[in-house]
Amino acid sequence: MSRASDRAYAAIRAHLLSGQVRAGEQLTEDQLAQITGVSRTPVREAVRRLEDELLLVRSDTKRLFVADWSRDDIEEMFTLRQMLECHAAERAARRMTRGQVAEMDAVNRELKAAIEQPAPDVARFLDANRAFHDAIIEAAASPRLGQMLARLVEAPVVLRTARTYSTEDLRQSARDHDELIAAFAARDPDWARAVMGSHLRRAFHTFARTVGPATDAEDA
Amino acid sequence: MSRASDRAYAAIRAHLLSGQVRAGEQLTEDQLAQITGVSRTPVREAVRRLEDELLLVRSDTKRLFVADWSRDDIEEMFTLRQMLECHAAERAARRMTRGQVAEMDAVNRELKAAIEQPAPDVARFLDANRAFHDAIIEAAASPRLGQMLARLVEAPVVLRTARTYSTEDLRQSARDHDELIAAFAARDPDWARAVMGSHLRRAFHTFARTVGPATDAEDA
DNA sequence: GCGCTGGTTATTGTATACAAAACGCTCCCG
DNA sequence: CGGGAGCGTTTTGTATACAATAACCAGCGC
Repeated sequence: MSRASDRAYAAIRAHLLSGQVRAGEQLTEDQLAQITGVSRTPVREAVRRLEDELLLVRSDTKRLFVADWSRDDIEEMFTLRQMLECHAAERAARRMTRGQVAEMDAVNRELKAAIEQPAPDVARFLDANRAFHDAIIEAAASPRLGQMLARLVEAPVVLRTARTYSTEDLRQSARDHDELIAAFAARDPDWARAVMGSHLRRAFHTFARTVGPATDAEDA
Repeated sequence: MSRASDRAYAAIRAHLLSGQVRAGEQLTEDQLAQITGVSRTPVREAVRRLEDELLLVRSDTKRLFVADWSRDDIEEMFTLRQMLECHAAERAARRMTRGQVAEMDAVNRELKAAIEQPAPDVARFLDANRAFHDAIIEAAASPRLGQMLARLVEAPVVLRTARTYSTEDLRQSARDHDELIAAFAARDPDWARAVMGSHLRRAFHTFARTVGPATDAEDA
């Protein structure tokens, strides 16, 4: 990819994740150009990507702000993600080779290793977790599905960095992954879909605990 | 929206739909700038949007080409659209007001009027059809869902313009819409989902007839 | 005091010139 | 005759200057 716009993308993203900016705060392209050290042209390119991932939003008059998700927004994203990633798990179960299954097992061992330490290494866990889910999407062999999921998964990452995880939450994730691997090895699409569904729905509720209750009666 | 980049977007899109360009053909930003009458900067903005909608693609070395979909690509898009739009129909059924239902009925009457003529007015039909589906997405009140669907729906439009529709196909669509309206009026999410599912799946098969058989055994 | 109106500043949008990278061609060597 | 290196051309990427538009603020009329 292009040099400057990628650096700008990474730098702005890091800036957003660093917590130095508040949700809803206005940003200007000039500011970001200074921060990233490139001109406004590649910044605008990077900003477009970040808008796409919903990390930034524009007002009706094109002014730029840090995205601010409501509880309902987050639920919406989890729901969509669940729908798409269950589909991905189903397709993956039909297509995954033995080699791919073995690789996923290796990734999950790394994930467990990140947990089972005096203090679980959350960053390392999240990396392995992402690799695990990426492998499923890869095996699902549906480029547009992957593209859509990438967008949905990206956004909540910002919020996650602030969150504290209990060791038990992490262990439950690892167990879910083990069961997914078993479903893939058995080539059982229904099983894979079901496990993925509960895995993600639980993740939402774990997540929601830190955000607060729903604003209103909500449907699936 | 911005002036020049929007004009560029519309002009390029029209150019693609006009059939003057072959799938797989290379385009350059300069060409498009000449065609659209604006400079490369807004053209690049427009091209990004069209890439997003999968009407244009870039090679690994950033050269720009007219997208060329395989039969499997199209099936993938229809499958994803079905998944998302069934979900939208379900949500819409829970939320839609009487006024919105009445409006959808009006849209569908317009759609029928476009069909019941000596020669059905396909362009008018497609406009009404789009308005109908947009209304459902609107009623579903899920911005990200709408965003994702917009992208999926956009791409096949190119192919559709070339297609010939039988009057019976069009009438069946109108009947499906009537049943969807009934499901919304009854506030029955399951009914709405089911009708939408068959509506879109049939649309795929109608569509696929003109493209040819599947390349391989394929799953849902 | 309130709201409008004019002008001033801040911010985004566009054009253009230049830099970097990729392509294709030719020519040379085996 | 085939293949690869070098070089000119094409194409994309970036910087910068300028234009257009939106926000802000002050001052005026009511």
